[in-house]
Amino acid sequence: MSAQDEAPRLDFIREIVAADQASGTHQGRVATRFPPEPNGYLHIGHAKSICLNFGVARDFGGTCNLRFDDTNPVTEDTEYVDSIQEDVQWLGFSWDDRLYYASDYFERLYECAVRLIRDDKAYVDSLTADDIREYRGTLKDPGRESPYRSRPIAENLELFARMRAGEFPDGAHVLRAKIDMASPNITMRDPILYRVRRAHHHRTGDAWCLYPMYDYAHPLSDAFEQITHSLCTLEFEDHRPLYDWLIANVTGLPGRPRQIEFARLNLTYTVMSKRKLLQLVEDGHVHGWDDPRMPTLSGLRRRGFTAEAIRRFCDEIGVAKRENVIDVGLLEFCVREDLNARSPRAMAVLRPLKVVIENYPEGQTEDFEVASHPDNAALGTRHVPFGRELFIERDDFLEDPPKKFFRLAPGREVRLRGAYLVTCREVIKDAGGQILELRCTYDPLTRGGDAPDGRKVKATLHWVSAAHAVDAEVRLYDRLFTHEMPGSGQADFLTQLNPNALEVLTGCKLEPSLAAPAAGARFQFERLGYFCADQDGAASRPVFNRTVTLRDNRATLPG
RNA sequence: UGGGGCGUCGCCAAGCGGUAAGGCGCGGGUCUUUGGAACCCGUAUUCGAAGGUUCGAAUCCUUCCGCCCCAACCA
Repeated sequence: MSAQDEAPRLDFIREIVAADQASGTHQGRVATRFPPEPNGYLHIGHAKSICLNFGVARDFGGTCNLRFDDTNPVTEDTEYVDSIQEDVQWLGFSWDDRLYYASDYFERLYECAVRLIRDDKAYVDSLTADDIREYRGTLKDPGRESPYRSRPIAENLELFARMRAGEFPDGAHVLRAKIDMASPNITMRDPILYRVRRAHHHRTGDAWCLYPMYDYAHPLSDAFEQITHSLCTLEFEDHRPLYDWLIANVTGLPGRPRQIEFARLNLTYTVMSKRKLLQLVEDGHVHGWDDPRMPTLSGLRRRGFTAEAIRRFCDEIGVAKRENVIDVGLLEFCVREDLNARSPRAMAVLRPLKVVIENYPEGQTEDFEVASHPDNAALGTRHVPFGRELFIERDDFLEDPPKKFFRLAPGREVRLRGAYLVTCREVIKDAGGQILELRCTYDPLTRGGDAPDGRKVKATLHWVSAAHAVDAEVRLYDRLFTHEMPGSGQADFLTQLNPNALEVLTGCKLEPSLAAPAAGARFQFERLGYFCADQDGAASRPVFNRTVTLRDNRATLPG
């Protein structure tokens, strides 16, 4: 095996970076940045970008900056800048001391604009917004030059200064790059660089009433930070000529960044646009940005996802330019795999059905020491009490079981995990025929769950001692939408919300070791799935969120 | 008949002229005190289509077809 045989396959971006590094472009330096706009919470799509940007920096011995693209004060807020920092750190990445804000560059950006004006490469346009749109032309028809395009440099300089000084109302003037109104690329038809906006900025306050546009601020910010590879999503592909134009035409820039575009992440059964997520929060369809139904990092975290699982997911999906929709099943696979390895097991009965062991001595209690993980002794053991009265899962019993059902049924023997083999002797019902409880007998010789005579039992059930059970609330989560691609076609995504995405169960019975979990503590509830203690839980009454169910191979499930 | 992208298995994704990696999913099996986990097999004669170049094409050329993005003083 040669080294090449083992070389990791690089995505197209890492190939470019590797080639640049090998050829000495940027003196072999690699610098990326993650540039969120603080106008919403980060979601799993951002995780892809974070893993890419920080990952490329890590793989090539470079750096990755965190930069807030805060050029539009009307939609941005410090609540978002705080949550974004928390989420990036939680995901496991560090920007060290390289935390930047586009707003920190406002003065510098302004100076660059003045330089462009002096070089006759930008002008103040006084057309109305409507007229600017009108003059811009259409996809097929070229635009027309604004009558203000030929304004003398001196006049542009004076007007631009007065725009900054606050002498004009919003919308009165804009600064535009002087490029080409006939360009087939609409982005190049004298793009707007600055607009007058009397808005309070979350960081600069009222210092400015003139704010730069993304298309202008972004490439220059990249250059200021000497970013080498500026990674963004596909919709900015058309903007790259403008990016390059600015890098080439603004004099005195310290860096020559290169923009490379990749396809954003789409996931089935959810939405990823910040606009739609905001709407879900504001209209109360979910309980907040960190609602465990949300694809936000804070939602996934509260749901019980680990950062490792999300990073693994981002590795699995790859990076390319092809539009993609990832099956949410892959995300679930990644959490299960991670949680399976690390989660201590415990028993919890979600929908309790009482079981009385008739031949078990009244008042007796036993204590079983049970391993917390079947394949990892390092996770230790816990003590699980057993008694005459127990709870089992209601759907682990069927009075008239179909062929494939091999759990408890009248006359049938099953194992209670870690305890005994029990046989169902009698079904107690109320007047309406509702099953109230089961009468069973146990075989004292099967203590621990093994039958000395070697007889086999088809099923093992989880259970909780009634006398020791801890009552809990358990929140069952499912996919947020009923459609694979919400909002596709004519559909209004809100009409495709899954009404059963959250099911709240109360009166769930937990084994005592689960009585007072730390918020965020994760367990596998045996045979049910992975659960995470929610912050809403109190010491006396824990609340658990179901992260994901266990994989279930049962061909057909009755009822 | 404006411009920019993209089309390899159900979903992702390698492949970079030498004879279709891998993951998820799916099907089958072994094992099992979680119908979990683990393990083992199987799952594209074919790369959007058609022509062409070549000893040889998913990779090169031509044409065609399909999908996505762009006409915010949003990012």
